[in-house]
Amino acid sequence: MDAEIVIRALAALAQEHRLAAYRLLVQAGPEGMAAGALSETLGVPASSMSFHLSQLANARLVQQQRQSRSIIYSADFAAMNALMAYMTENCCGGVPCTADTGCTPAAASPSSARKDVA
Amino acid sequence: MDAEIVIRALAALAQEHRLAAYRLLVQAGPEGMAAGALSETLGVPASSMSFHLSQLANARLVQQQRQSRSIIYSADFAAMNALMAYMTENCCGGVPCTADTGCTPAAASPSSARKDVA
DNA sequence: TCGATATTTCGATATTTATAGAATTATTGG
DNA sequence: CCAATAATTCTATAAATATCGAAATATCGA
Repeated sequence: MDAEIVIRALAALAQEHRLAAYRLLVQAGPEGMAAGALSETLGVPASSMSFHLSQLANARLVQQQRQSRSIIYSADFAAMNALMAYMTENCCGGVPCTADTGCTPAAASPSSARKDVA
Repeated sequence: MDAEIVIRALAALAQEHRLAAYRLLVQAGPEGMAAGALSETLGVPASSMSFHLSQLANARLVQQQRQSRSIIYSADFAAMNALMAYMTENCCGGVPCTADTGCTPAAASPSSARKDVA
């Protein structure tokens, strides 16, 4: 994964409606959701939703697949995992990440509070 | 972590220079790097770098701390972990995530062996 | 206090992005 | 083929963001 696609993915997620849509798709799992269902659930006009979905697709975060008249979108989990890996790559310069540094990807629970770092 | 701060964090990372700066800070570990060092390493004017660093700080992705004339920035790993957790929350609607669905958050661990994580 | 260093704030400009109605394209059922 | 449905592309406008030089703000050493 190169910087360019990573930036596109992050930019795609950095928007209220797209983040919400992406999360709905994550929760929907492999079955995905139709564009219209997303549009209606989120209260976003169809043309706007389409614009947002194309950003997500362009960033490879979601896949699309026609099913009759609908177009079903689904989250690409591999892309998300690659994104996370990219951002924490070579964490702490190779020094083993201890709980002390806090640099333990995915080890910390979301709310672990760590205040002062030397 | 609420949607608002998540979007700010994603937007902060969705920019060439800021993503590069953040990655340098991740690699630098708890010791961090001075604003000037980041500016010079990335070939970005000081005023621009300052603008970008304030975006990262505003999103709580980095911390800053004055050390004599320099201001040392360092990555906040807890914030990054929270970010990832938010995006994969309630993945597949609670159905156990198998390798088949690909929906296994944090399956890729950058540099350290993962002990058993719940 | 003065001069040098490190960084941030200001200001003006250029670029990118979001929005949503209208028109267009694709698919299905009768 | 036609009407209905589902989605996308087009178009215009509004809003947010990036850029970087110049000026301002801290801090230090002599």
